Amino acid sequence: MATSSAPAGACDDRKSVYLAACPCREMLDLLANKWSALTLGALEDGPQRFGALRARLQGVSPKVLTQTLRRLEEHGLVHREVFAEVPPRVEYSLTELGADACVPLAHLRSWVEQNIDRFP
Amino acid sequence: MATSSAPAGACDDRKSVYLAACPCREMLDLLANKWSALTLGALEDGPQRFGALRARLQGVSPKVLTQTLRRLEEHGLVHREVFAEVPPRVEYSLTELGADACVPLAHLRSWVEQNIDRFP
DNA sequence: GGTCATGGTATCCGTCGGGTACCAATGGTC
DNA sequence: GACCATTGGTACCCGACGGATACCATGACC
Repeated sequence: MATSSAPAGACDDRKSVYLAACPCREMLDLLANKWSALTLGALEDGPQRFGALRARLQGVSPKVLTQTLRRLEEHGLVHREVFAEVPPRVEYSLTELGADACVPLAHLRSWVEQNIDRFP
Repeated sequence: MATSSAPAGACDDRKSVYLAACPCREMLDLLANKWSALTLGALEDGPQRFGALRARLQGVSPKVLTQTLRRLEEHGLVHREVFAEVPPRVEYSLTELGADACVPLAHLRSWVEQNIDRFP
């Protein structure tokens, strides 16, 4: 629907992260982010609780982790499930879209780890 | 590999983006960044001048572009060449390392552009 | 009653992104 | 000679954001 009504030649028929007004720019900003890349990667192993994520993403503060997870949830990359227990239990998992997004992010992470010695 | 003492199966904990103290974390922070990803991608077409980059990366301010380029240069991803002319001419180009880093970043950018319609 | 665990939130602060204005240097123009 | 245009920035200012710490609510457990 969004694509069919766009006339040929219009600015939005060619999605590009290089266009400031394109939604792609916002998505790139979300994914091209340290904590997002790490969070999505951590969730590749399966659903995880807040505390477990916090332990895996060394150095992340609870506030920032919450913000990151909420932002990913808001954009449909992560699913948040709250269990009515005490102490509270919250599980985060990848959506289908999130799992797909993990592919390029995993490439980026592994490229960094494999080429870190080349950096000055 | 530089750290060849790690036995198979044993994770080389010294090279992981999930360790706060690992230099990988810093590199991920540099690459997993909106403007870095866009700048490196723009330079894939060949050396470009400051003004041309500024035009391609719609919405970037000169200060932020300068900061991004300087940071990329500092980490050996971008080469900066100043020509003693008036008006001044400065050309930015990818180093070999920068060109390699473009591969996973290009995947990320194209994934975003191809999947933008799936986002809520 | 006191303590612990969990998943956050409230608050504060420093840093940083980001925008705008402006500059240096010189060749060209009038 | 005076003035302007061009290019690649820098100076300055501001708001937003990242991030650390403190704290909370709740019930099980000692």
